[in-house]
Amino acid sequence: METTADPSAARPLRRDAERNRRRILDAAAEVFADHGLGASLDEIAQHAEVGVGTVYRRFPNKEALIDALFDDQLDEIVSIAEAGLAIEDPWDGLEHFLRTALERQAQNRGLKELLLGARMGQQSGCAIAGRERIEPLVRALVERAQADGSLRPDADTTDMPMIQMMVGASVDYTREVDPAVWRRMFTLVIDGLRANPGARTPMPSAPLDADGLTAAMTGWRPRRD
Amino acid sequence: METTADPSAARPLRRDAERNRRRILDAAAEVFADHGLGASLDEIAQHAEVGVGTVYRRFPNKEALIDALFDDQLDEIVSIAEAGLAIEDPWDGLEHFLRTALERQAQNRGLKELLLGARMGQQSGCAIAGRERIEPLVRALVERAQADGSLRPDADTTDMPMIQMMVGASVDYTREVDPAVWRRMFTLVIDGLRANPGARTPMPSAPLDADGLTAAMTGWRPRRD
DNA sequence: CGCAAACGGAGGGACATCCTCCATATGGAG
DNA sequence: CTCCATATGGAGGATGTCCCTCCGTTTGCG
Repeated sequence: METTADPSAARPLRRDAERNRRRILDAAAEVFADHGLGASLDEIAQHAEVGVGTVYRRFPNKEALIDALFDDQLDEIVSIAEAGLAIEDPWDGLEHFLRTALERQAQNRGLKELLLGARMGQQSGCAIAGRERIEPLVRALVERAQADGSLRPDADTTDMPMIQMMVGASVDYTREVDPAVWRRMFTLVIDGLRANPGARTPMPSAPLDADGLTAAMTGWRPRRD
Repeated sequence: METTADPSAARPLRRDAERNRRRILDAAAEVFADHGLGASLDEIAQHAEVGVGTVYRRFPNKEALIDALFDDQLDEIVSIAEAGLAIEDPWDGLEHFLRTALERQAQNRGLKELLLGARMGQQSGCAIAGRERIEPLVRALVERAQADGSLRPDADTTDMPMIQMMVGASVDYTREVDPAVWRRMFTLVIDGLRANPGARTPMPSAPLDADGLTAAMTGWRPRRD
């Protein structure tokens, strides 16, 4: 046993192998973002212009690929919460978090599923850790905004993930038809969250027309449990 | 050809056959309500204590069973909208419709899926018809409440089904953990819908605790498309 | 009693998904 | 330039789900 045991520098990958590793990671990021964690590895391999076998040479299984991929994306959500706390006005901080996190989830279905609980058989370990880091930050955002009197006092920290999941559902419902209408739903929720609702937030996007609604409906599949 | 062509009285079913037909319909109603339209016919047959073959003798396929079952349930939603229009106060009428329809959908996953667009391969014909009957009623509810000044003027008829679908998602998210918390989300949305939000609706249900939230998350599966 | 009607449930057929296997191709050390 | 450890692709095995059919057996009822 002469080889160093350092796992991080076990041995440099052959050039083509390294190139393919990147392609796989890039493709996986894109496919998971577009189609959610349910996307098949065959789909990812195809998107990466690589055989499935190559994917499995590099990542022992689907979950390992997901973990490798989403570690930093979860960090990003943490940063959003921290940025919210850095905003002086407590209400603006909370709204910033909710809106920006939702924006991320609108762009990235995989992230949403990881964050809100989709478990790939087992929970992906990094998702649990991520949620544990986020929770206290959200609690702080909520308490601060309530102390300030801007957030209705009967709202609760646990309502925030539910809001994310709920508005997130409207994102998925309309993504193919009009990727912006979900902001209307978000506006309703935000305005419903204010303690002192002097101002209605103006609707940020045109409503769906009747055809658009029909299209959203026909493209929708409810979850199977 | 002596038999009458009247399809409704073609020939009385044998007693056992008639009994089983009812059992199937009852079982299907219950299973679809609990598990959504994705429930398998095997599951329904088992629930009805009947062989799958018996189900197929009575209904040519799954869609026929669904149509036979949900025709009147869609009527019920129409009635809810009509009842809303019968209420003097336009705002109360709209809120009545939204809340009561959601209540129905919380009790009946199958109904929700049919109403909001789950298509079984093809659209179930009766669902389309149902939606067409409901749409003008909802439009009337919305316009009336806007004319009255109680509903925010930038809300649109097409937002209403989206609200149904969105809050409906929170119903599904938490159904196993606490079948009442979705009302909190509904409260937020309703309050966000008011034009003149003098009063916040009090939260009608306790928030989820941390464990409950985790349970909701782990029990959740996002849709596969 | 006898037969048309009804029954049950195994299993065919169609998919979808994860992952393995191995014949072939290739980077790069010597 | 050679040679082989490393890497590759993608067919296909294993598993699982679900719709629906088929047919040997049972049963209501004239």
